[in-house]
Amino acid sequence: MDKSPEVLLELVERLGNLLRAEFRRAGADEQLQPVHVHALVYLTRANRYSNTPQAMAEYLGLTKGTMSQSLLLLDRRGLIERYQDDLDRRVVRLRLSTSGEQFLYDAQPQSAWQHATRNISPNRIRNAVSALRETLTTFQADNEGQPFGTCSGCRHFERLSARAYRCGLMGDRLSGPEARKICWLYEEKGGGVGEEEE
Amino acid sequence: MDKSPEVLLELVERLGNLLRAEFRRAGADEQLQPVHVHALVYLTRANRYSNTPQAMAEYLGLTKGTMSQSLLLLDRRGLIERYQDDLDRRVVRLRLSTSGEQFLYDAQPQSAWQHATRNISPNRIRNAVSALRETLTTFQADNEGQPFGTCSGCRHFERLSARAYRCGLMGDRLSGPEARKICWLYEEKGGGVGEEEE
DNA sequence: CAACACAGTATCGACTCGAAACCATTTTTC
DNA sequence: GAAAAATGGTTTCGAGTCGATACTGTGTTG
Repeated sequence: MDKSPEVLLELVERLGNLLRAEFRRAGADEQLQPVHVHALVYLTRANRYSNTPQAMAEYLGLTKGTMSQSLLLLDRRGLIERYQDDLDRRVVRLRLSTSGEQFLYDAQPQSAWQHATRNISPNRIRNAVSALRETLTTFQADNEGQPFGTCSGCRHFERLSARAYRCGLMGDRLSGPEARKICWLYEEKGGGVGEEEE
Repeated sequence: MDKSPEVLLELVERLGNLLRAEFRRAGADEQLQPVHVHALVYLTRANRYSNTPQAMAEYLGLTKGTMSQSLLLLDRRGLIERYQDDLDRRVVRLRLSTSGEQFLYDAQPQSAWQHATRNISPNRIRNAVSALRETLTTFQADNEGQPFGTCSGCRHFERLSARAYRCGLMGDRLSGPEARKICWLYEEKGGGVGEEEE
């Protein structure tokens, strides 16, 4: 008889819509669709392994074809730059251009939201975060989606010294800030629920 | 230095995307877009004042023109029924058709999510709900959007007896179930923060 | 009754989106 | 090491979204 999960669903849905509308508003001046704004925001948060069309498509829940379209548009508008990877020349790397950064700085697509949490105590926010994070993890496990986490909780994360880190999967050293960005190679640490050796 | 609000934003965004993707999946068989599925879901939750194209557009964050298009499509497919209001013949009322109900029953667009909260204690969910609800309220107050709440917290809500309720704004009596649906005439009870007499 | 407000519809153009075909590069297999 | 398969991206197609604008029909107000 407890309806809380339903209500939570409804709230997330609704806030998601509002966020989307906010992105729409933010992009209106530049004739950008919400998804374009989201793509730009993603680029500010993605680490070196995750700044590719593929990872982005995965994150935004689009097909690679669709993603390719949107990136073309963002490139035409000069908001991003695309360049080839040195090692694998099939892969394209993405980065915000100066005007892309400027756009985000001007439009502040996230400020209205930030503002909306001002009356809520940090503690309650942290609790909400933890509940939602858990929901996300479970959801992704159920649907075998890409996890997309930050290094600190990843099983490949290694601490070399006080301030030097390393990704055990790729073998690269990581700076502190980089270790806080989003990575699509992320794998949950610990128990390995449902995984099997072979 | 606390990044929690940012993280909360990111989670809501991401969960919102996944929900959207889930709606897309649910509608794929019937060739429906996510927004169509959302519209159908909305109809199951809207009370008698809120089952109009206008309220729906407001809720989904679309313009009335766009909404009209989507409703046309849903009507063509036989998933909803449109009929004229008796009192004001400008307004169109909407209702799920039998096959619309059947579709929702089969596609279960929300079940994956419901499932994803299974490991979280009811208490933590309730806390998350309350934090998000507050965020939503603040956000809407900032952006003067339609509130969309359920009767129980509305300033127009009157309790006639143990099980009989009444909407003071419209003057109608409401059943218990109806009082738990979504209403776009909702107004926050109490203090009237930021409101001014004139 | 004239002016206006309002709910909803129609039309247009730029864009989204998935599906499928396609290209160019690895990687695998033999 | 060449043929086959896999992989990262792009292109093309068609149905549909979406806001803007103009429009129709109904109610409201002076």
